Amino acid sequence: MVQQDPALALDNQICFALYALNRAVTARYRPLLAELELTYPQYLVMLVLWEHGGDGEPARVSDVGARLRLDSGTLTPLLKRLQARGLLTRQRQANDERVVRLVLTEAGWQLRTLARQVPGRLICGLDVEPQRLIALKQELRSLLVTLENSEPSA
Amino acid sequence: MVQQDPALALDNQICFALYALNRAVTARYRPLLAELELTYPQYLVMLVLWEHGGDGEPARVSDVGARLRLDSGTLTPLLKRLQARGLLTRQRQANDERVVRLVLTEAGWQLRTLARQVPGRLICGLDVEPQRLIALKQELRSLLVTLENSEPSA
DNA sequence: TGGATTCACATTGTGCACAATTAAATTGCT
DNA sequence: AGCAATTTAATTGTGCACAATGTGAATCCA
Repeated sequence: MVQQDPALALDNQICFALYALNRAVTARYRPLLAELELTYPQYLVMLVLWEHGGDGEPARVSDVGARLRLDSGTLTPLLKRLQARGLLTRQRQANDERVVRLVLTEAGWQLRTLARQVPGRLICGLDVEPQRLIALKQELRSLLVTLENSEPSA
Repeated sequence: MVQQDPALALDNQICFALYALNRAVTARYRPLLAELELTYPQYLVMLVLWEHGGDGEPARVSDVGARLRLDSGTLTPLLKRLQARGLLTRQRQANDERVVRLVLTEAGWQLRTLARQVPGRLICGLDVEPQRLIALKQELRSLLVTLENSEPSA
């Protein structure tokens, strides 16, 4: 039981802290999102589509993928499930049959009203200084940028 | 494209920063762990088993689960894959047939030698102040504790 | 002691993630 | 014009996560 190598101690791995907290936070979202009948990744996709708006050109699958860092292998079936629920339509672009445009339906937009309550309710149940969360978010985002802009060397 | 509700803006969600960074970090580990023919969750399980040591009683499935916050639905197939690779054995405890004890094989222990290089190589390729990572890790761990000790209220 | 409860793990089913491949359409180049 | 290269999604296959349920074993306890 004596750990001989601090470098391999689980509690010393940042990656594990990140992994465990991410799952714990997702678990917090789950009951809230269940009221919207959304999974957590589905919720993120809806955030992107709501943010993209209904005025300009509809978002493409690759737009959503670029925003969330997810590929079509993940998004295609997820989007089909959202479509099956009537939250959006997937239509091939006329002048370029390769691209699929994602258009929110009325139901998709209406879900936004319910979703508005989610962030607040989550923070409430958390009982943590908002400042602390904002600082953490900034740090996480900063590290993400660093990681994405550097080669995955050695 | 104009975001009308800051509360729903993707970039304001801590959860997304956490989710995206976690996947980016896991992606960094992937090529390193591929040399050991381990996935990231498999690597975490091996860390637990190495840490548990070979002197006392072998770890139970539930011990690993408690440490990693994973249930048997995730661990059972994962452990069977590690067993199929010859890294460990799974044996029912004689005096309590409910319990499965996990014993590392010689190959399982030898893999530890290779694994020792992983954390260092990852940090190296990261090019971030170690202090910053340690501080972040502490913050993540602290929040995990807070989350686990509070009710998942509304 | 016997019956209900709890415990430890396994199984089943759904939904991500991601690598690798495929396929169709567009663009670039000469 | 015509062919290669690129772009955009979809498909296939593997491996987590996790809810729900099942199964057998141990425990509680009236």
